[in-house]
Amino acid sequence: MQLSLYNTLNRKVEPFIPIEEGKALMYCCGPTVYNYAHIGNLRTYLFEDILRRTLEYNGYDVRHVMNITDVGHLSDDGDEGEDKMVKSAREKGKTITEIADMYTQAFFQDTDALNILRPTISCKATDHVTDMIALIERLEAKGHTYTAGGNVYFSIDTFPRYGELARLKVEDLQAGARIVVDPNKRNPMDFVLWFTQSKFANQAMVWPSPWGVGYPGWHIECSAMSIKYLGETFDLHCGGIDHIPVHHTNEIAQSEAATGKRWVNYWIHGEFLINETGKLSKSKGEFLTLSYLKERGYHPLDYRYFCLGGHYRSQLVFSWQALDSAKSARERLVKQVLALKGEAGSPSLTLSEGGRSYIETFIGHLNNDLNAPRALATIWTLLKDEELASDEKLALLYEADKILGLGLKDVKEEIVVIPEEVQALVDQRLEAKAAKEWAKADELRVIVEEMGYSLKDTSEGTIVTKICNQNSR
RNA sequence: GGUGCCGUACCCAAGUGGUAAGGGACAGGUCUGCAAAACCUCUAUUCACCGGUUCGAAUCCGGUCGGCACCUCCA
Repeated sequence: MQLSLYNTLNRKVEPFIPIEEGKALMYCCGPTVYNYAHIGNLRTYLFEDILRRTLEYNGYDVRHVMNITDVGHLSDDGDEGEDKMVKSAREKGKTITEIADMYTQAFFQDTDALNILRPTISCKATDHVTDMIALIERLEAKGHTYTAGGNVYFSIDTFPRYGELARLKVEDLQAGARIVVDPNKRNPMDFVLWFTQSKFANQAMVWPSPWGVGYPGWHIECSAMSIKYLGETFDLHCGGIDHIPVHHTNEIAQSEAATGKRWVNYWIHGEFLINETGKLSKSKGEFLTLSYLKERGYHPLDYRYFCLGGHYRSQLVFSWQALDSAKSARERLVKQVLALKGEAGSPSLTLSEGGRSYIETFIGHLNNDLNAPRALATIWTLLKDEELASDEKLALLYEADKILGLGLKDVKEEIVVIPEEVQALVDQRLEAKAAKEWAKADELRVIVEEMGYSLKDTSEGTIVTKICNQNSR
């Protein structure tokens, strides 16, 4: 079945047709490494991972490039702000490089834990300043730039299609409604390609350039690096929905103005994770990181499962209750896999007609603009199908998990080391049970539970498991 | 002021013209000394509200109310 994706450029679901048959060239906007990623940021990488895995499942050789932004963004205080990297370094008493390395590492720790496949190429902005300068020079040579107040600006009036992606009507925008307009700009929508006039003192990260010592503007890195690694026209560009009006709009302007070619064929944007009060933010309310979720007793894949339950183009409402549901569902799924493994031993090597139809339905949903919730529902339906043998169910789950990425192939029974004193109590309880001293047996159960272990009496004997952290509010 | 999205059961959430997926929770049942687990069953005559188009609407059109995001670094 043909893979179709919603293309922001045309605002509709379109069949995916790559530039080169069998290949998919994909660029994803990566993190600014000045702080930990919050779970909303991670939702976007999760959706991109589903996209990548779906492309690969469809047989495409995916070249997946992601930038690591370690320079050049202002903090949220508008023009009075400070470079986020510099600020973070100052606050933590570290060098900028240390900060970048630390948060880059933390980022990949999170994405690894979520089973997000690493990009084919991840590239740091600071390693590509010469590429950015070269691109600005191309723009300059074609007359798309001007210098004012020491900075190099992109002139949007030289690019008639400006704002096409976001469907901006330039004349209707209230420039400066929320920030002070830079008086050097000819058009309020113009943006800086290269700064030499630092807006903040002691700018630590500067490079020599034809326009003077300075640092690159906020958008140029993505254009420079994507063109370098994917070419002047490539297939897919992904990111959060917030990037449409400014970041991606500006990227398109500078890239296409420089090359004179169509830059990206498919723009794929993920919606936000929100909570009951609206958008998640790094500055207000709880700063929800994956580590925090882990502290509260959730497995990283509980969060992956949670995100799979909503469509990537819809806002998803985060709540602890919703995450609890995902946790219960994922744990049940894991138990089912374990049970199937026990029954079947190994997955079936061939599929019946019925089995094949499930996998077709499954991939059909994903190929229809990544409908992961439907795909997931197919899994549950399949598990309930009495016509299917265990080994076939297992094979189907493994197959589906190539895209779902829930690590189903790797699940194992948890081996719990039981402390001697707990084991002694368990043994005492068994004796009590044998003697039908139920009151005593129940009393011992309570004691053991208070020590953090739960007991299950089965036909095979008593099973002792460690009680996980309680995580309801 | 501009742009876009959304309102589906107790909660999360699919479905965008053919008669309401899935998960969680709850309840009942089987099993069990009890409990837990597992499994089974049940939960929306109805999709914010009003009107229209249609043989047929949660889905399309118009209006009303409510919520959210973006236009500023942001996933």
